[in-house]
Amino acid sequence: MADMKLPKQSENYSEWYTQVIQRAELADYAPVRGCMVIRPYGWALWENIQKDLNKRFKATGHENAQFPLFIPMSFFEKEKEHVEGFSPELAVVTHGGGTELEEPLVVRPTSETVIGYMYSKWIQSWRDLPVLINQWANVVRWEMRTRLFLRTMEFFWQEGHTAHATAEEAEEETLKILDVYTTFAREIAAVPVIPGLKSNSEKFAGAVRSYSIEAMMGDTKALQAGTSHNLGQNFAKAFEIQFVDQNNEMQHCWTTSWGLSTRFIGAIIMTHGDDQGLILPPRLAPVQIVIVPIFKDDEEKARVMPAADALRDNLEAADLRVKVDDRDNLRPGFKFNEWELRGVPLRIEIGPRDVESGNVMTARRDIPGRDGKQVMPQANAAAWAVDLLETIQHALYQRALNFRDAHIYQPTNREEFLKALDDGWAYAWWCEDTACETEIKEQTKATTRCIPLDQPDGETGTCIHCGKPARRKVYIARAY
RNA sequence: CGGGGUGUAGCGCAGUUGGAAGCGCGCUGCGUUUGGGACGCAGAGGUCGGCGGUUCAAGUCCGCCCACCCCGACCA
Repeated sequence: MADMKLPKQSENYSEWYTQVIQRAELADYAPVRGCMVIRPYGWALWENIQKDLNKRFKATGHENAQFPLFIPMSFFEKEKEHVEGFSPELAVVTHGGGTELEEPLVVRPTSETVIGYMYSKWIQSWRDLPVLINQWANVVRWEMRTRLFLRTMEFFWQEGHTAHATAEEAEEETLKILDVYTTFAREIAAVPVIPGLKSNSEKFAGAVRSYSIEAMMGDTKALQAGTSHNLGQNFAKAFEIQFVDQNNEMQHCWTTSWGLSTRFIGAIIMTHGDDQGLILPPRLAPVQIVIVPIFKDDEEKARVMPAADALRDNLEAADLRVKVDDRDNLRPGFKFNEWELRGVPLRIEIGPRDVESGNVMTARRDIPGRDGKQVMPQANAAAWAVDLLETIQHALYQRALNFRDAHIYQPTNREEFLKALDDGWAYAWWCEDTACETEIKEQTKATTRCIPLDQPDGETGTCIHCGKPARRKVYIARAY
């Protein structure tokens, strides 16, 4: 790197974002436009996300399976809104084995259609329901403009697909998953999110209702960080997913789908990062603690390294993810900066002085400089390290929450509304009319993010944009 | 797809009027260093994005193409 320093967030946020990802070795650009390579450090982060979500999906009765990458083109024509929504961004395979295919194959942009087809074969009776399946997969959408993690042509995600006997059950499932995402975001990723309902124009192509969790990034733009859709009977009718109920009557299933993608990594980066680089939440960080040994000659090295290794063993025994940076061609100062760039939540420095005293120096990533440093005893290292990581985890959430709430406004007139959109989000009454929403977007470049599940009790108001009566409040913001 | 920008060593860039391809960082080796981004010495590394044209001579001038980045329209 020619320039050691990262661009400042306040000067060029998107440049900061692009550079921090590459320098921290989360990801790199691939030779194909709009595609990225997720490097080992980035993939390790994704694996930690997977691990936690998988646990939650299984705890709520879901099983993993794998459906094919290729989907017959004709499948997409069966659901009207779905084809309209997705056809502009389909990647289509027309040739295989040197000859033109009879029917083109779509590289899956999402799997409702194939899974619907399979469900129609598997489901006969009410006794077969519910079907609760998730798959971890890559999908492809031909995007015009791409950005690392946030929007790439190929991305990784999990997509859950469920089938139920009643509308109520399907809605319950949709909200249950929304709650899983909310809890995961808040507690594991330390990303404050607002769960809510998508407007009609923002909902998934083919859904009856879409819900999302919305997060505020460091530049105050909104990011949809996960979605959960109630598909009603739309796909069941298109793919004839039917069952015989307890009265021996044929019924269409009620289905749902829900997904959270590698985009979430973008949310983590932009929620917690600072001018020094990434800050990863301890519960997801691939490396939670980096130990930097300090020595100036072989004699000191011989005393320090065993202490550093012993400390690592100690911490690892407590299930902490620890790395000893034993590279001897780099000075400590360089390593400090590098691990800060890579977002490791806690650093431990151990040198000859510490070996003597039985202490170590610790440095919190979330509190830069001297203020975040603290001397700790080598004894009971695991206990205080676990503690300190938890403290950092909560501090990150609290800081992000404070930032977000400081940038949410409740405008009551047009002037306040426009001001709010320039410095964050507007939380305001809205008439829920699509034409009104389009106008807002044309005039302000902001869109409705979600109608939060939590609404003021029994109140009503007038639409912030058009003044018509409004039943519910909505978040409006510029978004990624 | 529209607007803007950039393609020269791994990265960041300079390259004048057309006349011997350079600088910084990184990389390799050796030595000295090491508690907040070390230093010295010696090295390696190039299809100047591609194709064509003008010219005695092209990184430089002309034409076409390609790629990537940024900003807009579409999207997880």
